[in-house]
Amino acid sequence: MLDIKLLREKPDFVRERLATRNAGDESRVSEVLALDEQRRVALAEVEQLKAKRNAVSKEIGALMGQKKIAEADAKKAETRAIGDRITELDKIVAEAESARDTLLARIPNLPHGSVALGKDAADNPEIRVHGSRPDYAFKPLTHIELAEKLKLIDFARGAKLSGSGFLLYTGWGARLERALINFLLDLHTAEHGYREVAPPYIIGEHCMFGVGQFPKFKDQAYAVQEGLDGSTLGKLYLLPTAEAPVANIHREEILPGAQLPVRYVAYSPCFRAEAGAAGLGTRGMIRVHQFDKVELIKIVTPETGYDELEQLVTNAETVLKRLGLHYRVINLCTGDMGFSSSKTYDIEVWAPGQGSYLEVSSCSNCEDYQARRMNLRYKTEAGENRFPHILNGSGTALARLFVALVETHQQADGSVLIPEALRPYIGTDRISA
RNA sequence: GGAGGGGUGGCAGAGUGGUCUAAUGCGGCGGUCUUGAAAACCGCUGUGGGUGAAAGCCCACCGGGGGUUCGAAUCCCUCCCCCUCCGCCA
Repeated sequence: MLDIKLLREKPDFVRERLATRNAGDESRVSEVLALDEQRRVALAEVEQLKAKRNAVSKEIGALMGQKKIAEADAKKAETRAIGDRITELDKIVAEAESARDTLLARIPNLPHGSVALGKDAADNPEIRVHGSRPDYAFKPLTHIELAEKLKLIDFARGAKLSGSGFLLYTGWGARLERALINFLLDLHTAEHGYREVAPPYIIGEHCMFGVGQFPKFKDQAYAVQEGLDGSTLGKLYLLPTAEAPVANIHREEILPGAQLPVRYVAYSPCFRAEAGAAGLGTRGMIRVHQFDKVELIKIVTPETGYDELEQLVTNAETVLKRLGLHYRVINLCTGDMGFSSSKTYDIEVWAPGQGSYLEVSSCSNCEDYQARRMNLRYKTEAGENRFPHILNGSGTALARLFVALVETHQQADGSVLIPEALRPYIGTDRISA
């Protein structure tokens, strides 16, 4: 949520920044300000009336105490009209405020000044590249072929259980998935200073609102209800990312400034309806309804927000380096950025069998946009309450990491060599048929 | 699923229609005293909003929302959450 005060004070700046997203949201600024003005006009009047009513009520109390009933009754009659007007104005204020906030909740965050201007993914600048595309003396297989030959994933039976877009990991495949999760959690807790948390996988609507998933992307979530009781529908959702519960851990709190920075790492499965998404229904692991992810979340002071973002990306990159994978880091341009983000780096890992890069991590600084939505603040040394910056990043997403790993480390004989760092976790140096 | 109890400031805890401007205690901050500290004493100590250059003034908030009333922490309705016991259950 943007700061209403920023809209009042610098509407042109807000319009200019929103316009860089190419989504047309800048036209909403005037609507929001009109409602805000309506609210304040009515509020000024109603508060004045309330002050008067409070004074008169106190007088009535005093008169009652002195048994001057007739005088008290006269005052009561006089005040009744004020009460009616207050009821009216209260309603106007509440409606204007609700309309204003509904609009405001649908306006995305402002891109940071350092973000490249651009229209879509084609305009995303490449920041750096690690390694290079490996050469193979043979034609590299796709992860689908490898997964079937090595019996890592049973695509047909996964679909039999839950439909297209759901995976059944089997044997070494299941073991590899579990090894990756443990490797990532250990890496980020032991070497990068994150605190491990394990959140609920079913979360309240307010968590989804807090991180900016709702109201705009409601159609992308799986809603759950209790049994067949439709009245419970709309309260709880399957998490689309651990960001949703973990970023909300401290919602509606005022953290002592000394407690920052807070750094959390969490493993969770992620559930996405992917309604209308390209690539859905394509065989394989690239786009599925359920995948595992290890997520990194930071709550930090605004002064350190962007340094922390750089560190966060580095932390995610370490995963790929340790696994011997070639990747590149790109910076999402203004037109390609997510709703809540001010600045986002994506990490794309090379998948030889696909012959393309796969997005395995998205690291964002949402500045105070989410903190404001969830009313999370921290107290400065001066005793002032401020909204912290909230950052999130995948560290990393698994199904695609799995793809890159098996495709990259496949051997001429059809086996997959396990990178050194992962061997203690999986308990083998090679997966063969 | 059934029965019962509860939700008040950082914490504990009073308050059941009118100086509640929420008692009191603890904790915290500042001060007096002291060589220093403790004790004692004094003062301050929540959140958001409106207005204003500022100081200030005003409004709202006792789990959320709504209602009754001139006036609600207090009465009524409704929802949420927590606790205890019973049943079922990994």
